[in-house]
Amino acid sequence: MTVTSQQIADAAGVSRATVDRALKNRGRVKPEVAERIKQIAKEMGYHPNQAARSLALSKNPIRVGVILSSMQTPFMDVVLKGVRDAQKEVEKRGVSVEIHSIPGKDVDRTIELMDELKEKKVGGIALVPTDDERVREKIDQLAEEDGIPVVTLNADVSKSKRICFVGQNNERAGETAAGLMAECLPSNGRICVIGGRELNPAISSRTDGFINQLEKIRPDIELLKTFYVENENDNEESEKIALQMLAEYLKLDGVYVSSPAILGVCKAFQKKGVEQRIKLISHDLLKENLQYLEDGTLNFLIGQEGYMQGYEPVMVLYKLLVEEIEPENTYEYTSIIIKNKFNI
Amino acid sequence: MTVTSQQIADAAGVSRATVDRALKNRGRVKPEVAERIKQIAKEMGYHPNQAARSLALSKNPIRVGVILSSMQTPFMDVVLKGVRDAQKEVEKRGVSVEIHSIPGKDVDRTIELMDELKEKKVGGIALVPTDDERVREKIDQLAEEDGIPVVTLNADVSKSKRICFVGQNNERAGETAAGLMAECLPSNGRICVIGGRELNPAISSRTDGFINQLEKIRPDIELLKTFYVENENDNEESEKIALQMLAEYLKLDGVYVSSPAILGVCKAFQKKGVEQRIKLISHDLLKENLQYLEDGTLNFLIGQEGYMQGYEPVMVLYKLLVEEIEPENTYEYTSIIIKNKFNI
DNA sequence: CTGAAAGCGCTTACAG
DNA sequence: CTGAAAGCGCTTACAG
Repeated sequence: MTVTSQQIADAAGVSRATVDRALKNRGRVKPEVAERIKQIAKEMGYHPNQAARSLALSKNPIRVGVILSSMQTPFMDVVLKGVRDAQKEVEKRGVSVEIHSIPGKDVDRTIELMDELKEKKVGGIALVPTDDERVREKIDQLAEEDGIPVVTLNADVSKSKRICFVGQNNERAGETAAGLMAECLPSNGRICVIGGRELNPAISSRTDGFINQLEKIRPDIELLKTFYVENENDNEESEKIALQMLAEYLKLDGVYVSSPAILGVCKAFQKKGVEQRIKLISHDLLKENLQYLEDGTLNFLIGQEGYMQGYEPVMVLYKLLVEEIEPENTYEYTSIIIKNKFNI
Repeated sequence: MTVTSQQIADAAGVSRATVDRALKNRGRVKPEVAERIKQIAKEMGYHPNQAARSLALSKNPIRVGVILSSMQTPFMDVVLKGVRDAQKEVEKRGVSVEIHSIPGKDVDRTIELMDELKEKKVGGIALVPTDDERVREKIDQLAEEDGIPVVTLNADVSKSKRICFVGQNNERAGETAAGLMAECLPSNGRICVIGGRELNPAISSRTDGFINQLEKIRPDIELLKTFYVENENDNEESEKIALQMLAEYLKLDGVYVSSPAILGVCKAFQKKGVEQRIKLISHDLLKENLQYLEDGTLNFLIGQEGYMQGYEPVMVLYKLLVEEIEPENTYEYTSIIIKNKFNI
């Protein structure tokens, strides 16, 4: 039999209300009594029944706000799916989730939505942020003045007071790609890299992680050129760049694509019939990408668990707000998934 | 606002008790009325509040039994951790979990424990089974006569009426290893395989998957020999075998170890100083194994999510017994995780 | 076949 | 500083 708050109350010779106040440090209990109650609870191994707690809490329902940006990219669809599933999960327990999405990045709109959610008295916010000074300030303001915890997901806001970040360690993901490339290439192999815009922090972390690590573990390999794109999600552009690359460098052994526009590169490889000869490694386990893994054009894909990036932040807030369990780490890195054609 | 059973009752002009009976098909409701109630519930989008349900159910607490065999192997410790965490999770919601462990495989003891749990009126059982006719019969008997659902984990019982299996697709895991080996090896490379006992079904599935797939995708590669061991968990034996192998085959390019005794092989590689030259791929993300991945002796490790194999079955039973949600698939294969030294 | 009522373990105004 | 009591949404004997 698991122990209840009534049992604690009986043992301490007080009422359940007092036990609750003592255990939750809500004040209005004589300090000695509070101490004794805590002691007894500990000894008896008391863990509040979450079902009962949820039910009681549902009188003043807790709400959680989610703000997703860069919508309408295939990757964000996966994140959204994770958010939706978490929403179902917590709504069964009486917590409601309100989802807002912003097409592209938009600092003004982000801040506007954060203010709206604050007015609506949400208990916490999960957010795909832009790494911007004003967003940082707003997060800190919510955290400090309004006591509204913010979880960043997919991208982080450096030095902000967000309670935790859920997403990939991009540099590490690039290093993982380097480790795979290192196993694939013959000695003195030659490679190229196709990156994103030079300024995109997530993608350039991948690129840097890849280049630096490969240099370290396989100094014999020659990096011929790193290409940058204008629009990271434009597969027509990436195809053009890849075709140009293949024309220019005839003796390529491997290509690493850190940009999301991998589909264009795959098409270029197939057009030129080099998919068997040149090792190709990239990111994101999207359906169309997986087809190229299946058919052998891509040798490896690295996944970042987009689903978890949506699911976890909502659950982190649920645990914090309902079960009063703080997240264990301020960084919750999602696993770096390696896929070849057999473990899809 | 989420809709409650009272709202359904009001809309249908009946009491909550009747709504409950109708929705749960418990009978004792006039069929027409039941039909109408279901209709209304659907229209209004009714989803029972799980917190309230759990709380009400806690009057007659649901209990779940877990039977783990092959205990005292490092892998099973990970599984046990998963079970324990799931136990904490569901006990917070009023379901108790009773864990039994069997050292090694022991059909008699397994069946004895299953009977004990049945006497104790558990709501469901999660089980690491031996693939044995008598275990199969007992599972079927529990399922059919006693209405006690059984989830198999880690190993399956072929053709039994277990409600679902949580574990790895071993053949697929072997194929994944083959895919990795294929990327690593030069043309006309030479390899050996170190397997388990010839009769162990899980390990020979891995071995077969590896050998067959490698033959298919890299017919140029020569498989010199497959070694079998007496005791799969004995690292001294595997070290001896590996040393013998290295003495016999001087021009090896790769070794695949499907047996759990990978540590002995790593030691042999280091003794002979071949860890840089010969690609080595094996299974299971145990702490000691990961050290050899870190230091480069192992090129890849393939994980089978032991933690999930413990966690999921308990949750599957919780969902089934409390939330009345059937598992979606009868096979819940855990992900085949590929690790190199950078995504540990 | 149907409903009124008690109870699950917590939280939270409210009264003192 | 403390307690009695209502209420969260469900399930389940029990009475009819």
